[in-house]
Amino acid sequence: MRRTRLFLPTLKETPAEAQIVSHRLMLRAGLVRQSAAGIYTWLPVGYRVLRKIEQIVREEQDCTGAQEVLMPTIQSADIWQKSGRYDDYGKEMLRITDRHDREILYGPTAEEVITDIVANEITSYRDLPKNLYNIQWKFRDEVRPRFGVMRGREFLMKDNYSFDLDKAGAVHSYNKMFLAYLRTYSRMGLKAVPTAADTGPIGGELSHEFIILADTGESEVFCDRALLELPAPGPDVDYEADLQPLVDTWTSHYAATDEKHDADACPLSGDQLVTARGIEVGHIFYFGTKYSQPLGAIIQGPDGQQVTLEMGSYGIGVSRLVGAIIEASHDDDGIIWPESVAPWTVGLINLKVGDADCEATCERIYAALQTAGVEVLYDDRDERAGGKFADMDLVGIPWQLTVGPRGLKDGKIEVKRRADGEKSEIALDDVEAWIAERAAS
RNA sequence: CGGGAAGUAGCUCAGCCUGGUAGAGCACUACGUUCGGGACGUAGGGGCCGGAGGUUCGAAUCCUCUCUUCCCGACCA
Repeated sequence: MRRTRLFLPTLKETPAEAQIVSHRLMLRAGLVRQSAAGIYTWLPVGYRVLRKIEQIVREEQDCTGAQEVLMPTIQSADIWQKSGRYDDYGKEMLRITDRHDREILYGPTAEEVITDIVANEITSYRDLPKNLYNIQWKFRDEVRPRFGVMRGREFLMKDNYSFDLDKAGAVHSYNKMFLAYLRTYSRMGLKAVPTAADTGPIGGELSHEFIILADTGESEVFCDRALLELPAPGPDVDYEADLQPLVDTWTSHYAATDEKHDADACPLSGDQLVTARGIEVGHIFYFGTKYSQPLGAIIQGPDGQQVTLEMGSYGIGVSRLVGAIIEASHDDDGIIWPESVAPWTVGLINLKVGDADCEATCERIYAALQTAGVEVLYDDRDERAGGKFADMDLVGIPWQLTVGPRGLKDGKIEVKRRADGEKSEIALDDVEAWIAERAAS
């Protein structure tokens, strides 16, 4: 992408409404603009990042055998009346009336919708287990939206729902998600801590929150140092095998948020206990027949008996992750994207637009990057050097290639790694090799 | 939903107390000088001072109502 053609409105000053760092940077780096309280428009750069995060979530879901569906944003009140949540949910649910005066709502979650589908379509144990997921916009009419996209009213969420014949099957489904979540966050460069959680209004017996560590996080986490050193499961996880031992290696370590942490009961001491700030980016539940019962998700088992399905539901705040990753990864100059979610991998800076040598070199490198499949943002604007460097840092492109007359004189360009600011020079003859290295990683 | 604050140019803000008809910096346009980490000069463009009502000869400024946004708390992916 050429910068001269890109819609990327960056700001030198911080808009007054933004208080926390991710919100400020998302506005300054031109990722989003607020449309109303807690409601945002995603501009091209922000939307690229959002889709990359979404894609990682999708890939890791697919690996477990979960299948993607797309459920509606607008739901009928009927099914919520059946589950009993229409009255329970309160004012956070955005309720709407259509032209026929029928009650509808903008979905805050989708247990009712999916359970209704499954209740209608699955009638035999032979069709189980099933795990269906959905990446869709949700709406919760928060009293006080804040922290930009981290606590918006409209948010993009991956939610899925497992359906099993018995509790053992449901626990296996739960364990699959437990491990898939660890992989998902790890691929985004995040350290996620699974903590035993209250089940809240959704209800259930078994539940974990996934908290990523960021100094500016909203809640406090207490956990075993060993938990932070456990490596996330690799890509070779066999989701059909017995997952309990692997899950146990994680859940056997102490981890609690400030609400649940009890200093007296905590088994850890001294250096073993880590106290950190964190942001909740996922939540998984097992809740048995809470929805299958009232919505009639009942099938026939192998022995001919009627069985009420065992369910679990699993959420990841996809749009929240954009903010959360920035909270976890930034400096005074701007965002530092992990490569896996960066809007572009390489930023190419032409320091002297109009100079034949600089232009030809940039065009050559730009074309080579594209041919190699390395995503590149080419800053071809006729701006001062400082402004271009500052923008690249602000937007957080992982690698910056700087082409200027001073370097070209010696047949060199400069490479800067955003994460640590480390700069090095590479000879023009070695650029192709450097690109190949990026393409491979 | 309780408590607090703020709405003036695209952004950050001054002006309001003490009413007299709109300002600065950044951004934008043109020209010139500059040009390896957010330059400088000159000349420009841009505002129904959130909205409605009131007081007054006259309201960004005073009064009332309203809408919006932000912060603290309670609540939450």
